[in-house]
Amino acid sequence: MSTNLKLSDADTRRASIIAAALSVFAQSGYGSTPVAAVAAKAGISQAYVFKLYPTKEVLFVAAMERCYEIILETLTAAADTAPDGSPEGILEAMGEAYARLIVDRDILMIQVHAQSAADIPAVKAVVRRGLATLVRLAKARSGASDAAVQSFIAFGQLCHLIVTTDLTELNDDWAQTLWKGMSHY
Amino acid sequence: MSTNLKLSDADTRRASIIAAALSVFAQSGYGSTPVAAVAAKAGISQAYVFKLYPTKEVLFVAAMERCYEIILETLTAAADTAPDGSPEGILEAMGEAYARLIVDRDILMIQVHAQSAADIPAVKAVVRRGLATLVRLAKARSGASDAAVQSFIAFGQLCHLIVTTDLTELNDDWAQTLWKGMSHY
DNA sequence: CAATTTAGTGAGTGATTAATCACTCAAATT
DNA sequence: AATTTGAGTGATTAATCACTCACTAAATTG
Repeated sequence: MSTNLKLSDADTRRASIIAAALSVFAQSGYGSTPVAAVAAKAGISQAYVFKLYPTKEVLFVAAMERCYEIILETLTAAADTAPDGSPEGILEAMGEAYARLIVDRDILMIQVHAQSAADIPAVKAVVRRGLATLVRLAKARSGASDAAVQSFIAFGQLCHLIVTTDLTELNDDWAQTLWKGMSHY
Repeated sequence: MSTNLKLSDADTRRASIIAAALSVFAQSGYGSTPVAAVAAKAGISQAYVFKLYPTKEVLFVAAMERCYEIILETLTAAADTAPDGSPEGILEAMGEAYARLIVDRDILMIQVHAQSAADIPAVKAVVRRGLATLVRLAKARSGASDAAVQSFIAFGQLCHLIVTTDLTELNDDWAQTLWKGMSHY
């Protein structure tokens, strides 16, 4: 076909493939997104996606890993820049950083879809690992109590529910009940 | 084929189909479970499933609706039989009832998969409706504050995460952090 | 009993999709 | 200049899957 002016090496391609995978899987989940959609988004052939990632499962897991990587980086940075040094203050700063992170939805939706695909052992394993790192980070950097960290995660999950169902569009009282106080999301 | 001794009428069939759908969709989610699997579980032909439920989407939504129906029944009953009449006591009783309900996982997993499939408008609508009824019930029957009800839902979501990743199998400290105090689950 | 309605299926069909293969082309190496 | 290597694709394959249709057996009705 037409001459390709700029060739990327495999590692650059890998990066653009998982960027595409992150966004495409976030939209339709594991079972409902064809690998062809990832290839199209990345602007390369499906065949080459399969050359760099041998199965759809491997590709999805790679996207998940990138997702947790981003979350961890963001929360680590937030913990460092927390104005208030108190445990609750640091946890609060992490929560706000997470809120800002998930405005684009992809990071959030990948987690939702991963939970749904957790019957695949590799997926379950990565969710567990991501969660482990996240909990340990929150605990170590904030010094907050177990109960506070548990609550931190619980409200993160509530946030996922709110976003997937677009509850913020609704003015009903019940929706406000779930939404209230999570204003930064 | 062989003579069928006992024929059920359509409504009975419908009931057994959604019972099968509930269990099969709970295992592999919307995108990854073929309708043939539902038919097999119900012990009837795929063609007849499609006669009673015109599309896979309609079938899934029907299973979701049954799921919320069961949750609502259970929580309503729990609110009635709460020993302590205080708002927190009633909410606690509802939480425990929910915990007992989801030991079989199907009710829980359908919700997780529904959240993942919420880009389908009908699915999103039913999740919203189920959530609305649940929040209103919790509020009306317990009389608890908005914050308490919000927390009730948030910890329900945390519970979903714990179950999908089988965190109870793990003895690690971080897993205990998430798990602690939710002992009835 | 004849006619009609209801429950139910076997055998497809067309579309989609995960994965493979046989290639091409350009750049680096010898 | 000849050879190897690495990036990349078009075409295909084998399987799966949502959905349809022509049909039969049984129950119901008149």
